[in-house]
Amino acid sequence: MSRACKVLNVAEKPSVAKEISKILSNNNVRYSQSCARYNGLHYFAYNANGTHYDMVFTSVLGHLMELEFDSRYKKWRGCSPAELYNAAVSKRVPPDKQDVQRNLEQQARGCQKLVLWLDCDREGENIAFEVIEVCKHVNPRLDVRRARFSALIPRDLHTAMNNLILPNQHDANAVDARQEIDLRIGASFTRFQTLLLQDRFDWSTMDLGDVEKPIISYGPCQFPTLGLVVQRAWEIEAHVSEPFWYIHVSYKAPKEPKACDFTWDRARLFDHPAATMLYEICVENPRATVLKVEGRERKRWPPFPLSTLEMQKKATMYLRMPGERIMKLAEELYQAGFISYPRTETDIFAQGFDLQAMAGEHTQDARWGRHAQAIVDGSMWLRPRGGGHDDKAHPPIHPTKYSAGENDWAQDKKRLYEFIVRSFLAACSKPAIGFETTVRIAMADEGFHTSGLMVQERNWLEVYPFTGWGGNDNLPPLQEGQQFLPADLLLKQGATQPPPRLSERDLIALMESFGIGTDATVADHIQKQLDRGYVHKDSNLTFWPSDLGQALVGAYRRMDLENLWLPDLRGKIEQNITAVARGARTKEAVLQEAVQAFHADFLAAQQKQGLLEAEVALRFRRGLIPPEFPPSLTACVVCDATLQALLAACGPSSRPQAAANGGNAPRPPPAPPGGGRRGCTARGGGRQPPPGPGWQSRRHGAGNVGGNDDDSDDNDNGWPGPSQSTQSARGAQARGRGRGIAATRARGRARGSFAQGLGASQGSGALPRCPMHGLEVLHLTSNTAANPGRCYYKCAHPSEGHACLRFKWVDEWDAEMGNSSAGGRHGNLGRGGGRQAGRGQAGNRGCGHSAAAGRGQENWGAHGNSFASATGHPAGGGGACFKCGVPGHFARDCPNA
DNA sequence: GCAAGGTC
Repeated sequence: MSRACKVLNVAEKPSVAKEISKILSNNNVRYSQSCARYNGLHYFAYNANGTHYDMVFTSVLGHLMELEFDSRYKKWRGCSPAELYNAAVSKRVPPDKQDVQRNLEQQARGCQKLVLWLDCDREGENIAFEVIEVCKHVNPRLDVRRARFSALIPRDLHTAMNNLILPNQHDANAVDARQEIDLRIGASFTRFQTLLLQDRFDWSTMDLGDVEKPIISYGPCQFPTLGLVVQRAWEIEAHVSEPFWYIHVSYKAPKEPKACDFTWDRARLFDHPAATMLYEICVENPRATVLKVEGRERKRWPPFPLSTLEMQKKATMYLRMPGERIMKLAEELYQAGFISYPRTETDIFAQGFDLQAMAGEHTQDARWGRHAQAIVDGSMWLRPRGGGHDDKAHPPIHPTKYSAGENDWAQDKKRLYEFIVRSFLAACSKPAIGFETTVRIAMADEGFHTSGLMVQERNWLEVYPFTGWGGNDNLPPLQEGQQFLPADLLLKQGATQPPPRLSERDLIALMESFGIGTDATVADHIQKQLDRGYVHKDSNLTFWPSDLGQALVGAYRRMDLENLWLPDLRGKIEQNITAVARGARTKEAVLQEAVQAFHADFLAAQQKQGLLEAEVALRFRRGLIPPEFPPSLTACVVCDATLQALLAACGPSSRPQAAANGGNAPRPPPAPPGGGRRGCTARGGGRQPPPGPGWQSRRHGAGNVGGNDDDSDDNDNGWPGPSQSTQSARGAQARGRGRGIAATRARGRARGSFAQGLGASQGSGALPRCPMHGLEVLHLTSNTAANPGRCYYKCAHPSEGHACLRFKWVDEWDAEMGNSSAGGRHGNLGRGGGRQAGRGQAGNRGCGHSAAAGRGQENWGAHGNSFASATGHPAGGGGACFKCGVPGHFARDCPNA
């Protein structure tokens, strides 16, 4: 007699191991604990294809391994974030999963065969290979097989066991690629953003809870999600309401209490004279004739069985709970055995489910028992329709045990359980039936209509109080050919509305349509937006992006790196991954292509980091408040003089730096290269023109958006990079003279400057006044190599507890000082500097959309109601500011308000 | 301290 074959079976989670064991063994299982806390062992015997198997069934907890960088790349400051695109990565079992690993190893040693019962999707296939790696490590001779099943029902499971196959390497590879892409771009951009911004701003003004220094994370699901919220907000802000007119007719039958309203067949007209004319014709001939009375039976079908996302979308709306809380409560209900597995894409019940028996568990309930009984006895029963989705691993969410509400359940938990039960019972019910009547009338050749609905059988609606059928039940009895005079005949005015603010239901639906996240993670991604302070939720439970959220999206827009946040980012990654899963492309090829592309985007973003700082600074009205002058910031904006020279030259209006700065005098700068720094005479006197390759060249760099892209040493990013030297900037300016745009720009700036503006605004050697407090500026410095384009100034106002110490962009300062030359940040993009020029022009301060403008996409459209209409992508252009009516900036940045 | 995906 041959010995039985010992088989190790592994499922993705303990509940599935238990369920499959129960079914395969015909309820003849022995259970014991293992060294893994949640992953017990189920023992039973099984016969397949004439072989006797000793089965031990255990489980893992989702992924066993995590992808991580090699240790030298783990420290945030230990390497440049850009290195993370080439850094070595490896898969390891994290500490909290090592007991799961040990359990597998112990069982694998004594078995001849390994059967993988992981969920039949890509992630499941990948987890299968993780399990194989661990088991084969201790038992290389293991015979490895995969069980493929469609549902946890006896027929499918026995078939799977008798038809074992090999695991699918393509699917597993696709997941490996996704993991690596996600890790490299997530970690690199998160470190980049966080290290750049974390210490530069006063985050106390933001609603970040107890967090003093935020983590400004980036993720290929996080940013597209943020993008959806920002897009909607910007569409709403850009909406320009348009008036329209419509004819309102109502009729009141003699003994009816309420009048019945008719809708104009033309709905509405945007042309007032035309609407008035038609209205006047009606007024002259107000007798209406009933043209047609039509009646027909209507059915309203019950909802499909609940998938995870449907549960979230509906429950967040009907119960007004965040998706994240819904998932947490559903998980608790599942673990306590009251509902089925809550993470499922399936919205159709497999044939093997005895749904009427499940309904039978609920007949005792005072609230829905009678309806459940009607399903059991067949008078209400109709097999649920399916929505066409099946993840082949889990049934739709349904109650598995009756409860009237346990004592320790919070109110929300009771409401969610009730929702799940009612949804299930509704899905198993007959459709509602009604009779709809439509009446069409004519008045002076204008058509109007109305309809009424009589609900005849409520059926599923009886057990599902979350929605009604609506309709109009006060339709008067009208006959064809009948004539009447209207109770009301009015010309009414309306106005177009912006799109609604984004609700959680809408956001989940949008994420689903763009393939952002999975059923199990969508709620987490939304929660992360809130936790990171990118998005806020208002009292109506709708989302609005924070200043930070808008700045992040705005910055990548201005960098021309829109693919980093547009909603289809995730979908594009998924597309490529799917090619790997199909076997059409290799993992290596897709990985290399993706990593290269994102690496290029990363380098571009790094080069244009000034735009990111600028967007955040502009959104934070208080500006940057550094604890002290950075040691590297040592030169005057005007003349590059050292601070010492500056202080000496500024004469009576200056104060000792140490006194004004809490005693932290900055270090003197290193000796200027080639004697490049000049004395402070120009600014000290304020009368001489500022000859300034020093400043001009910097300004050139600042105004370089969209030009000179063939200059390898010139940043094409609108801001000179930190490493840009005076020398190279000078070179750029010299080259610029020979060209159209660049030369024009250079000349334009030469007409006026930051320095001139200061001089002009004061007309003397004194420093200008602080634009915030009107007080004398004690100190002013900017445009150093380390902080290009920036300007720090102080006045005596004790607003910050000592002295007002503020940060501004040089051209922002220029504009506030009335310096007409300030075109620095936007270069040749039509940005008017100064107060006069700035008004009425596209792209004034804070317009933040120079990238689009620079590509000649300033066609905002007549009404600009949609960003999409202007530039072809949803947030690609802009509309007119709704405060001042001038296009090119958002109302919140309105310079004219 | 970072992603997203499993799951408890």
